[in-house]
Amino acid sequence: MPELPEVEVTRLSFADAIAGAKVLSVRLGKALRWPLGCSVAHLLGRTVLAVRRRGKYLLIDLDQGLLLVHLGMSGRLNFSRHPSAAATHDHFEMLTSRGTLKLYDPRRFGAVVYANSEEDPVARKLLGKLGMEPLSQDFDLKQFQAGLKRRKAAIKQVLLAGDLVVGVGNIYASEALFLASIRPTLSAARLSRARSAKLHAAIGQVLARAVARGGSTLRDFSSATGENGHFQLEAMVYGRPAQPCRVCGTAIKSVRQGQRSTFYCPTCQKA
DNA sequence: AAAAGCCCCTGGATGC
DNA sequence: TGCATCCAGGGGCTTT
Repeated sequence: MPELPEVEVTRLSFADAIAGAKVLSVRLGKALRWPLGCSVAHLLGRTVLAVRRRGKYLLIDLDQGLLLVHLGMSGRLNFSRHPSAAATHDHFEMLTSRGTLKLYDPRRFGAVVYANSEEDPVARKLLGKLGMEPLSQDFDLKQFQAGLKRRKAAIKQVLLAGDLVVGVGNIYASEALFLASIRPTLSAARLSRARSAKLHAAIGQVLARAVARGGSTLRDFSSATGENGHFQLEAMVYGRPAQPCRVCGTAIKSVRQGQRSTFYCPTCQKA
């Protein structure tokens, strides 16, 4: 479900409200992708300092250690003073002095992992190979171009891989490539300087726009306060196979790349 | 080093 | 109505 915009929207929706909260109790449901990595007792009495984001991970800083939260494909966080009773797929529930944080995740590809610090091997394994943050100053054009030059794989898959730039998932990869008029199947290394610069800009543009629109709610995404996103209404190609391109009217094509669907306009994205 | 495939898991949509 | 099949916002791990 969640790409950078959905994760960031989630973060923004509860970061201030949970800051300063004391952890009162923690309940675990069925196993998520990885074990929590510490005892529940270790979390009790901790204070939540802040909530940050790195790629598609949320980092919940505690006065001692931090929790790495990933939403996987179907995860949603909810933070509420008066939470409803635990639902079938609530697999992590943390009661605090400011409210209850729940991770609802039917497919259980998500995770909540404790680490002593970001330098902890547990954290390094998950965060260590992540690429540049596309919405920060750190998203350097030269580095982006140099990274593309050494990859012969299809540009769409290089974007998804996350080791060059983070946070771009299946929706926004297709959307950014449309904005930049680049065919998703083109080898990354074959992009000209001008076109990779255009893509660099398009990535920042589409992600920022999606955050502003509250993310994309395709079936069930909502922020930690239950708000739906609206970016899906302005998607140019994602999820629109055989429908007319909003620019030129050509039927949008759908292809398979690395067992994921890719959408593009064969006219606007000639190569 | 980079690329391609394989999984993990549940549920909704579609087709017979 | 029932059942089989396919598909879904991710990404770590293993194999080429």
